[in-house]
Amino acid sequence: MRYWLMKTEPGCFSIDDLEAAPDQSSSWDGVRNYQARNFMRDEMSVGDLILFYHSVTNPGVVGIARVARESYPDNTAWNPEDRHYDPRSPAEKPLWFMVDVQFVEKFASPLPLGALRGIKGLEKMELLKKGSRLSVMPVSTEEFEIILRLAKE
DNA sequence: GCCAACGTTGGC
DNA sequence: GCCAACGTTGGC
Repeated sequence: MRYWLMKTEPGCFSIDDLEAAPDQSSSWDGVRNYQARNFMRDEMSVGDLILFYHSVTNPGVVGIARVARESYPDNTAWNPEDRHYDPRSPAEKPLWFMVDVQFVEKFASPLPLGALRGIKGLEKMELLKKGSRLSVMPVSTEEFEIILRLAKE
């Protein structure tokens, strides 16, 4: 089992939205970055745990989710009305993929991005690198445990 | 709202 | 293959 971090803008899809969704689960659609796609398509397994991260507005880790379904084609690419429409990704030869995620827990209080900086053991986190824009990224077991511990303090 | 950093596109 | 231009991300 592996650990991940997934970013979302809360104005677009928040952890509350996930908790309120049917079965508390949702597809993670709209990813249009090859590196992020590859992580979802090739490396995520059902049961992997995800740090749920809100960007832009009060950036920070706000809870935990779990991979509920392995990757399958992102059908938002097929809908011309959708803002993630991409004619280069037809159903017969999809370019973009998504996984389903399920709500696990929402932290009692969010763990702000700023609180992660300077923490021993998190120095190498992709999230904390200057200019990092990756929206789906792997997290080491140690990093996951440190963050979980900080969130429970 | 600003702007630095990034990924992608397309002309050459 | 190079690289300038562009659109987007995301912290502040």
